[in-house]
Amino acid sequence: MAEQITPRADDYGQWYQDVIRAAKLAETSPVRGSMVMPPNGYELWENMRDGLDGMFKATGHRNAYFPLFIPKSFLEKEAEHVEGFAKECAVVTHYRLKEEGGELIVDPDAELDEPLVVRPTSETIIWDTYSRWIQSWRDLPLKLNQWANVVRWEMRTRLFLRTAEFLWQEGHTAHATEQEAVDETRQMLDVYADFAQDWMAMPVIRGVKTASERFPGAVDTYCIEALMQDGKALQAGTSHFLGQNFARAFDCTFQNQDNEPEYVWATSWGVSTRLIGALIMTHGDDAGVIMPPRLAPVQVAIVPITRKNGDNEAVMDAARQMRDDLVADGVRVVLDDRDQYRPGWKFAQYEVEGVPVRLAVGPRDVENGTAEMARRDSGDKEAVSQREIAAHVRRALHEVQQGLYDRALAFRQQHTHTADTYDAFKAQIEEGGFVLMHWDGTAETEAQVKEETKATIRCVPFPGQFSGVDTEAPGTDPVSGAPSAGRVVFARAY
RNA sequence: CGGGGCGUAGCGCAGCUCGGUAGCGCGCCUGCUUUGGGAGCAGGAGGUCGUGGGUUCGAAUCCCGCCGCCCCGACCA
Repeated sequence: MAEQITPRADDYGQWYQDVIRAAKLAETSPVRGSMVMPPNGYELWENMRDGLDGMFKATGHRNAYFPLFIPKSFLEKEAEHVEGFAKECAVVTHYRLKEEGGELIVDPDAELDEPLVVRPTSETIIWDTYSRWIQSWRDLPLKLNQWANVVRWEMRTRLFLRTAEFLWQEGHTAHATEQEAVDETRQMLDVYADFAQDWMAMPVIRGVKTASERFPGAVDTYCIEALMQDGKALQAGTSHFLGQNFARAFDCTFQNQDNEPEYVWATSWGVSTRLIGALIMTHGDDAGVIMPPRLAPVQVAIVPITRKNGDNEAVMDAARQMRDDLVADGVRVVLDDRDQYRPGWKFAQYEVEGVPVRLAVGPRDVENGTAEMARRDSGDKEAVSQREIAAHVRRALHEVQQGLYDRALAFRQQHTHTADTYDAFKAQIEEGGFVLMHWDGTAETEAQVKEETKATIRCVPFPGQFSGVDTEAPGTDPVSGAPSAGRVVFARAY
């Protein structure tokens, strides 16, 4: 029997888990909060990684690798950074096990002189390194990225959205001037926003975090925020302007052109496997996940329909010819010739896994020189010519990519509202979605709203992102009655 | 850390109240018939019932301890 997927309307959280399991994107593992990623999930991540990596390189970054283990003392050097991460660090204190009474125990004689922290993020080890690499203004800018795993011992975990170990990239750059570092921070935020929109087909809001939501150790944290189908917001990527905080903590200076020592200006930015969770909750439906074609591990599945007494060779020949044509055209395609599953089973399974375009070819099609092409997003089917299959598939993939984006954008627009009174705000927050409301800029008001409504300020948005709403226009904070410089984006968030 | 739930075959579960030597569905293996939307029949393999102790002639079942996982909150990407 089929994998059961709970309808979204019944229980969105359960739907999310069901979809991940049924589409074989991830599984829980024996260790709390850590996940196994089967090929369906990992290939999706690989495609995200490749897309982003190309964009990083196009903006002048190079990849490097820094160690998993960080001396505990490094984490003590930046006060806010310690404060932010100390509570969720995995720590290695020993380097050997031994057998005692038939079981393995930690050898008490093998204690490390200094405990090692499993990186929750790599600012400290990287800035320790940078302090040795950077001597002169000629060494700047230094723009590196690393693809890595990090560990944060979270209290409560959720597949992809918050796992104890996750895969991510972290960019770390060093600059001679404040302006250059700020420009870098903003540029990388734009890279993330472009990636979300052009690759993931996921519209995002760009903005800056309030002080209370800022990255530990950052001067400013910029972010992209997406809206999930259940009306909750998800922080999908962050780009931090770190000022000279880490340079000071790790004594990283350079000599400027006037032969004077100066502290280096820094940025860091990252996105993680959380993006997979964002993708699932942006596009999925009650039948399963829907992969945006640009990222889909399998873009096209070809299902041959054979018959006991039919001319199966002709069907298979047609299927193989289409596969070859599509491969030649650079399409990621599988020809599913497994005979232990019937066509209906395969149709259902590819829908669960979110393959954007499906082709079916049977005896009738062979006669007509056609194939049945079905779109995952709309369910639309049409008969297309086998001979021009590559062109038809290209068009369909493009339409699915665009269709997913349009649908997600329309959803976000329908679930974005303004509120001018606190009561209206509370009602709107209960409905879900983004709520644009004036804010007096104080942490007190922000905390009060969070306490009373569970909504947080997702960001202070950049101008011009909401049609018909000028978020820059001054007004009055309806919560405190104090003057406000503009509207900010509130939502309940993951 | 608070609240709730659950550990029995690969997966999902029943059996436990009322102790008597373990069962169902899916999956898996073999064969035959099937194949244009999650096939049918027949046969078959597979389990120290999370773990340690206790009660008992006898424990998946009763009692005590421990471990783990999931969900909801607080905290966080």
